Amino acid sequence: MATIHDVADKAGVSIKTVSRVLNGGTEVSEKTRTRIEQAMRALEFTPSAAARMLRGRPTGLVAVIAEQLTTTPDSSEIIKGIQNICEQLGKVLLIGETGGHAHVASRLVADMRERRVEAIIYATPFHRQVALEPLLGGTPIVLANCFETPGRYTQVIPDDERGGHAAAQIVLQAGHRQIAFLQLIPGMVATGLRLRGFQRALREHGVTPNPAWLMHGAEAGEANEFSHLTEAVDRLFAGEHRPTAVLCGNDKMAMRVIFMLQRRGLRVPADVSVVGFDDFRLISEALDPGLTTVALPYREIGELSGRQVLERTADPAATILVPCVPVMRGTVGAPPVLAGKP
Amino acid sequence: MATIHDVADKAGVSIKTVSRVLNGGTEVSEKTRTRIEQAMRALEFTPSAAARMLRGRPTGLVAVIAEQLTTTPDSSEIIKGIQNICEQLGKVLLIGETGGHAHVASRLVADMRERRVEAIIYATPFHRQVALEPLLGGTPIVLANCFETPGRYTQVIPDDERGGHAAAQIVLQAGHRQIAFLQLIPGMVATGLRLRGFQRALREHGVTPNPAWLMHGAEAGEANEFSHLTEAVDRLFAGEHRPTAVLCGNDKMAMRVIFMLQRRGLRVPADVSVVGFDDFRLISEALDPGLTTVALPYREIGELSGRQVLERTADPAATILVPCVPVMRGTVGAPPVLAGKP
DNA sequence: ACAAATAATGACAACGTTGGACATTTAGCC
DNA sequence: GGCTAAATGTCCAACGTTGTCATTATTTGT
Repeated sequence: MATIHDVADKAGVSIKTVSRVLNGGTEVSEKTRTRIEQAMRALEFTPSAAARMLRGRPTGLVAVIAEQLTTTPDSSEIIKGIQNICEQLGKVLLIGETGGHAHVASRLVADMRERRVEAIIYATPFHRQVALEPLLGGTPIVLANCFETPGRYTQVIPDDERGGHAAAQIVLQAGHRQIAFLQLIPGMVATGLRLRGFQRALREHGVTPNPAWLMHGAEAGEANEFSHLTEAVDRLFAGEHRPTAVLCGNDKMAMRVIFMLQRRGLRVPADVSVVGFDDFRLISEALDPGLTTVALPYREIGELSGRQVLERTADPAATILVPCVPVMRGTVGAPPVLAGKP
Repeated sequence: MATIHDVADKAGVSIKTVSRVLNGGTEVSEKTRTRIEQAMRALEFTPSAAARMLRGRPTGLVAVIAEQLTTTPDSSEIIKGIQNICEQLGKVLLIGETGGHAHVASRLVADMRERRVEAIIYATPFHRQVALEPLLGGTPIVLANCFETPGRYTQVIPDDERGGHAAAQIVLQAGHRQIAFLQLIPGMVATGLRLRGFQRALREHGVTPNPAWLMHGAEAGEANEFSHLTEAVDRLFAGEHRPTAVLCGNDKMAMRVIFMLQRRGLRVPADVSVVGFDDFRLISEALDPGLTTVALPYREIGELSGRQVLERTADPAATILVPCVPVMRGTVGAPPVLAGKP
């Protein structure tokens, strides 16, 4: 690999002059500059980032340490958001995947620090608490889509409470009072927060939630992922007293629920309104009518994380809540006139 | 940032010994080693990758230059595949996104070469031809999901011809003879190849394709993306002579088609069989019955690209076709007994 | 034409690490 | 106490680049 010395030799100048062409570019005569540039092309010279780094230049590197590089759009969208910011600021992304193993995470962090990245963003595929063993060293860190003990790191997470509130709000404002909520699996951070938001919205509208209509889904990928859901819908629509709106923990569940309803001869949204969560376009836009849902702001989480860690504007231990915005499509309508009320 | 000198001072040894601990690790007594390791921790010492690189060590860096970091699983899956291999081989991924601009691509390539990446993988979100301006320099390059003029680069692409063949084969073997093919938009590489495979399969079974049943879809995201499809299905099922099986250019189209069929009172697969393409799990597994489809092997494309470029086993200008494998779920059945035959 | 001022270029150390070729110290053993 | 082997130290060079300062070439003013 050609070095600055080779170029200098070839162009018949000193290495310093080549260096000047490479950098400031000032104070070099037109004549020698072109001669040097020719030599560089001829030798396919590419300056060594390592040598520059050694001289103390910033590396222009940003690390993303993801727990999973998943198929579902979440992590990918976070990374896309980070990439957008990096592109703007001329940084390059370094990616590592932990697979959820703490020791892989520390190995990766160590590696990234050796490479002198300017910032590290730790991203999880879903909103959850993490316990990062104190990651030694001064590299700025931001948590994306996850959080630690408050006050330790800057963290950017979705506002699931308001997301739950928004989902409920959509159907409440359409006039629904008989509202079922097929939640995500118990124990997830999002599950609890959204439930709180849901309950708050109902309270604000003077509606008492029916505890029998608060159900939980099963883990994605589990054998009973869908059978569980089938049972839930069966129970929901078995008796006389039925909900007129069903809120779902994610778009996949919503899609599945819509199928089940249609199979029972119920029309969406004429007979039952359905709301998803996530806004996975692949689903929400492809359904007919399009799925009304609440968007999880993964892209924004990525962008904000990038901004936070690179521009270092705010409090270095702030928790930033990114709003989950409702996306109105076609699966919510007014409740059927004669239904629901006992 | 602490250097090896600081550590040596703190531990009361020479830098050479510290270096020995850092590398070979041999020939250092247990006592001094622990003393040095303590000092390193105390000082939060992290060796400078730059200095090591400068000494000629390989960087352990692999570049992925993607045209788009998309929401749909394709690019993400390719990257995931590459990451898997990198993980295995102890490499770290550097990611750049061109947005489809040639000048951004060359800027990125230059940047990656400055950083002395060991390999570059150029990935596109769909199977297509690319025209890379001769990317100077000896860094090994592999094209993932795209191809150049043959003989220039190693390239790893899906075998869309056999994918089309496989899709047709699924319904042919189930006994169908009246087969419609709702293709992707014209002009795409995949469109032409799959059509060829489709025709080959029909020929092998002695079936003459009905030209009126070979239709094209519209660009994703276009306003008429779905209306176009609606018209196609309308035309397909308007007359007496109807197909008993519909092959679709992707899972999204297939999902949409299934809705339309159900709305017409046609049951899938009892009345009409439907086959998708892509195997986007988010769709294919969430439908009920699950979507029978042909998987686009993005993960494998990523893994093979990584292997190719890092292990350098094969011909450095080979074109590697990755098979598209059929995934049998529930949307294909035997053709209805009294249908189809005129 | 000659000094003075300015523009262009060059010499050399430094960045943090590793490697080589030794010299020196320490510990282990009879 | 002398011998060997293991552990550690010294010193210097090298990797490719840039910053500091010195030097040379060119232009300008008179």
